[in-house]
Formats: sequence, C-alpha cells, structure tokens
Amino acid sequence: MNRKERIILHIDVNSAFLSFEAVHRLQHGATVDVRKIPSAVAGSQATRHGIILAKSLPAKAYGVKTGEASWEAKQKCPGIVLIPPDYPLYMCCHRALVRLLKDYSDKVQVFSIDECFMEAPGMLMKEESIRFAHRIREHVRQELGFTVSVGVSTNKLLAKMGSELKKPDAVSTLFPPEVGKKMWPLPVEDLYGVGRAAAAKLHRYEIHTIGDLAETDVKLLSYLFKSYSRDHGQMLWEYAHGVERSDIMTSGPPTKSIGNSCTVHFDVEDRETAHAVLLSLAETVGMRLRLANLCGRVIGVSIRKSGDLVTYSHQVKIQSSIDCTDAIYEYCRRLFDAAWKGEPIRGLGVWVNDLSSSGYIQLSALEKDWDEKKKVDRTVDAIRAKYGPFSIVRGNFVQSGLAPLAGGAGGDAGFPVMTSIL
DNA sequence: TCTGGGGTCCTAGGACCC
DNA sequence: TCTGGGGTCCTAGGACCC
Repeated sequence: MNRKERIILHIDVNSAFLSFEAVHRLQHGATVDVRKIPSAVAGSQATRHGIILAKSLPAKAYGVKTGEASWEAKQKCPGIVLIPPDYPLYMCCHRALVRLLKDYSDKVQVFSIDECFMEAPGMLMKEESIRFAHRIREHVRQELGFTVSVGVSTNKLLAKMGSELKKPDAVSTLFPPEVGKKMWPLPVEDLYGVGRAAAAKLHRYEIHTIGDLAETDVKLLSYLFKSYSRDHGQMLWEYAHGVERSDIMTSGPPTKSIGNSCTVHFDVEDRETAHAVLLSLAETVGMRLRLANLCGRVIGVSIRKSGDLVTYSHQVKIQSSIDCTDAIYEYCRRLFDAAWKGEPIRGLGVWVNDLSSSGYIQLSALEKDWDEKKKVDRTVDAIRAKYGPFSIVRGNFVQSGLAPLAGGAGGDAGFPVMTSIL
C-alpha cells in the first residue's frame, strides 16, 4: 500500500469496565491500581448476578474469562479482587472517549460502550495513518487515563479485527495485503460473525482457521448457513477475505425495540411475585419509551427457567401503540399468565417492539383509553427526573424484597449492535 | 450459596385471504 | 368435494454482537 487511501480506525478500550474503575479509584486517592493485580468487575453472587464483566491482565493470566461465573473465577484465582459494577461511571468514561475522538474526525461511529469506529479525515498514506492512530492512542491515555488498542485498515471489519491483534495500549494495522499473514492463521471463531454455533459447524467440516474458511467453496458456506440468513455464508466468506463495504454511521439506526430483563434474587414460584417483577420491569421500559418519545405495538414477556436456564417467551400485537406503564404491565400480566407453565423462575423480561414516534398514536375504539394513566406517568417521570429514580415508588414494592425499578444498566443503556453489516 | 443484560436480524411455520 | 398456489401477517425461537 503506497498510495493515499481512506483510513478506518477501530478503537477498543482495554478491559473497559476494569480500566474505568482503576482510573476512577486512582483519581479518588486509591494507592493500588486494580489493573495491576488479579481483579475483575463482577455482579454480586448474593443476588445471582455473579458473572465476570471485565478482568485485569493478571486475572487473565490465571485463566479468568469474561462471562464466566464469579465462583469459577475464584476457584482459578483465589485472591481475585471483585469489584461491583458502576454503570453510570462507565457511561461517563464512554462519553469522554467519544468527545475526544470527535475532536479528530466528524466521522465517529459509536459501536458499543467501549468501542468506536472512526474515519481519518482526508486520504492518508500508510505511515501517516499509523502516526494518526498513535496520536489518538497517546492522547486517550494522557487525558483519560485508560489505554486503548487501535486497529488501522481500509474498512471496518479489518480495523476491528486489527485492534484485537495487540493489547493493551497498542496500534496494529491489518491492511488488505496483510490479511493472509495476520488474519488467516487465527482460529475461525475469532472472525467477527462466527459465534459458537457457526464455529461448531465449521469445525465439523474441518474448517479451523480463518484461512481455511477463506479457501472454502462459497457455495458450501451458503448451503451450511442458509438457515441463518440467505447471505450469511457468503458474508462469512467475504469477511474471511477481508471484504466489507459499510460506511461509518455517525448516527445510530432508529431504535427497534426497548426491553428490560432481570434475574430475581430468589426463584419465583408464585404468580403474584412474578406479576410484581413484571410491574417493576414495565416501569423501566415505560420510562425509557417515554424518554425516547416512542410507543410500541408489540408487547412481550420472557421467562427464564430456574433449572436449565432456558428462556421462553410470549408476545402479542395490539391495535394501538402504547407507552403507558400500566398498559404495558397489564398486557405483560396476561401474557405471563397464558405462557407460564408453573416451573420455578430465575428471571423475567419485558419488551416493547414495533416502535413508532409517540406523536402518531392512534387509539383504537376497541382498546382502553389510558389518558388518565398517562398523566400519572408524566408526573412520576418528572419527579424521578428531578429527585432521582427512587424518589417515588409504588406501594407494592415497599418491604417486598423486590426492586421497584428493575433492569440492568438503566436509562443510558442500549447500543445498537449490527450483526450482518458492521 | 449455581451463568447478566442490552440489543439486531433472520427464518420457520401456522393462520388466513384471494 | 377435493385440490393448488401466491401472498401477507403473526408468533416463537435461534444466532449473533458487546
């Protein structure tokens, strides 16, 4: 590559949640940098949220993996320091990173809480693009205190694969001519778009590396993955060759769905308790809908069984779009009653789909008029906005042992994640 | 004192209509 | 009375991502 090209960078925060914690703690007088000891950000085991969300490099050396149960991590690494997650702090760090990147380019695409794509302004030579990436890497470390890995290439897929090549605090190129040398030796499951199911299938056909995948007849791949989507096999083959054509999207696609789910601290075995959990979930889902000025026509609940952790769901499409907490709750209660088979429940979820802007609500004559309830919603939203989310809660939850507002990361959560097109 | 929570996209298969 | 085909809408669930 010896001419000017359009350059795409992928910026990936190293051990994001753990790094954010480390920086925050150091800023507040901590003497230990948790990045330098075996540590991890993990939910509480007591409330059955005990999985590893991010780990330090020393913890990784003990074999601790993201997504595994905390007790497993403790077995592998008895001295591990576990830190409870603080999502508002992580959102703060995320916003600071995005602000910094936007000083370098108008074309920044937020991909998740710890990943961004960006297009370098103008066309650059290879050496210039590497210098550009280092400038950003250095600036982030100096100003924000955490490190990033930067992948440099000419499309988003290769930039993303590139940022994986070296961590932490590193810049790696993965230009198309380097694909054979740097990407093909990697295990096929490292390729973006190859998950557990696809990897198992590929291994059965003796396709073990990305290079193997690249050499496979695209017709065979189309056949193997036809149940995923019409073009999934073709897409994987193109990815294996480093081909990907999507643009940097500076504004996310419109929201398609808003939902919240939660693992309950104990097994739910009766309808009344399940209803209470659904109400607390409907509260957060309703608030998020109203905040986004959205209404939805498809209401759904999901039920996660305690024994095998398998989830099943039930949904309904209604005549008019709603955003009212009580309306959502009422549909969810009916859905739950119709779907629940009576087994112990580990967790419940509520979601609303088929969204439209709340300006266009058409109230069907067949359905309830929720006007009065909507006024209550607005009042409650306003009080919570001013005095905090728990300033006003429903009487049902007092002393119930249940959270009045359920759901994970809260109002700021929800990053669009693209599957077929980066 | 046993594994979270937020999304997107896609297909299969049934119901229903012409 | 039996049979075919095309199309749309809807729900359940799988696969993927971070």
